[in-house]
Amino acid sequence: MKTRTRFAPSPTGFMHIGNLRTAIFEYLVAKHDNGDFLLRIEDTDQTRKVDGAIDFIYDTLKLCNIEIDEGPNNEGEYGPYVQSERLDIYKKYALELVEKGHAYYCFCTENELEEMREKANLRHKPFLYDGRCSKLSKEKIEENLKNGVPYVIRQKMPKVGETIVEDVIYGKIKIDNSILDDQILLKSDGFPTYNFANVIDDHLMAITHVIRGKEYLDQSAKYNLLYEAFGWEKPTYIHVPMVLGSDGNKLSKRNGDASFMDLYNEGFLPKAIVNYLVLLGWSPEENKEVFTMDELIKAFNPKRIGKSSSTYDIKKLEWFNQKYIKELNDEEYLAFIKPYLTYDISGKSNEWVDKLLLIYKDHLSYGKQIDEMVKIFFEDSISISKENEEFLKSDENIPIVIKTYHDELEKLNNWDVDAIAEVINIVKEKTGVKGKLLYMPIRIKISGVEHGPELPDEIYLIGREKVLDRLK
RNA sequence: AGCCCGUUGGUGAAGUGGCUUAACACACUGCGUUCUCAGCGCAGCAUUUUCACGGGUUCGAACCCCGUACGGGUUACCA
Repeated sequence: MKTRTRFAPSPTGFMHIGNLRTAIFEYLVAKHDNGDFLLRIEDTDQTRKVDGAIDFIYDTLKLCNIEIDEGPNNEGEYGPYVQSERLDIYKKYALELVEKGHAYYCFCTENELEEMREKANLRHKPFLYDGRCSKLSKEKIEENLKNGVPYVIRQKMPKVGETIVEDVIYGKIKIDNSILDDQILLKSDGFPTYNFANVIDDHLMAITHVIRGKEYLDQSAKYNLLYEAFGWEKPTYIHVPMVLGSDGNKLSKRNGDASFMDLYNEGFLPKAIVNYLVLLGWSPEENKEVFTMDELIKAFNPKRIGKSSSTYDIKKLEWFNQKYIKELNDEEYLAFIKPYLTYDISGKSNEWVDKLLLIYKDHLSYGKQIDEMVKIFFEDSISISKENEEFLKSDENIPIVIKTYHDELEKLNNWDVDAIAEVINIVKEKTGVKGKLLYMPIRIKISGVEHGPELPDEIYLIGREKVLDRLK
């Protein structure tokens, strides 16, 4: 049987880092076996629907180099791939279950349910629907249906025994049937619940490996019962541990850096994000951590996914990102970084801008950092801190160094980095000053601060006129 | 409250009974890089035999068993 996995997000317009990691795992499992990876949109909760969300998901996955074999925008033979377009299918199967005695109509109102819930609460017991509607007579059901009384369809759970969920990562999980709620399969608005639609679609779409967050592990008992009721073969379950925020809590949408798009907009390369995420909860056999997508496909073995949740650490992501930025060639790098430069460059030559940006290629953790780094090249006036002023007065050689450098630089005909560097050497010879006392005074005089790129580069970029002026 | 799962340094983790005096990477710290540096190089970093804690099994345990604690998940006409 051909391996088929699916990514089944709700169309909310956000892609959580945890969701994306699950998608990556799903993709890798499929591609490792030369299988299919599909996208299915779970929009059974109409209140959460967001326009354009499907395209957003396509865009995100495309950026990550994850190809969708079948989905709403490229349908295969198992469509439709949007759950709200499959309502009649769910209804048909729900009724089949009713017929078989594994499900029943329930006419209970919100108020009735609320009452039951409160009672359960008082006794500190989890709420379980008491199944009263399963005892309704055929006639009563007919009558209610005829009168248009709103209904849901509930799954009839066994009251005794246990159901076993077999998971690739967590092994065999035993769930006592007595704690299983007669969960709703079909809502009164005619939409299926996630729990139902999922099972139906996974089966109908010939999904072989169901990969999802660990929060669904317990629930899989209910799904198994559904598969059994239909007489369908169960998929292979791979429940993956959760990703927590750096505070140890569940990632939330509020936390900006937990969303893929936010990271992307900050200037993180999708390759770096994918590489980082895949190592969150999974480790390869060989001792290696930088992977291309092709290498991941080859190396990925879901059995090596861990059981415990992991904490998202942006520092390591930054390290990966820096590594990937360095690997870009100059052209790619410039195309990547230019949008993050917000200073006005209209008066500057392309060559100047490129040179400036290139200096920082090996130093950036993410794109947005560029502005802060190039600040000194865009500010007209410089201010020298008190400490630095004092430093300039701390040695009698310093004024001589500055004066000599100024005069030598003035004599220079060609303004290029090598020549500027050579001038520093001349000053060293003439004054006999070297090291910190040579470089630092010049650096502070021309930029105001003690940090920056290599001095010749810095001098070159600031420009002849300004440098000479500041050295006076 | 019931049920399920987890617990190896600040983080990702390797390790599944002797090869572990617990890899590797990030972070951090120090040193070097004839100036700075978020870059590069090197070193240090679980040290009350230590893998949450306490017992047990075993000649031998991070690895097996039991209990405790802590963390997370779940118990919706949300997914």
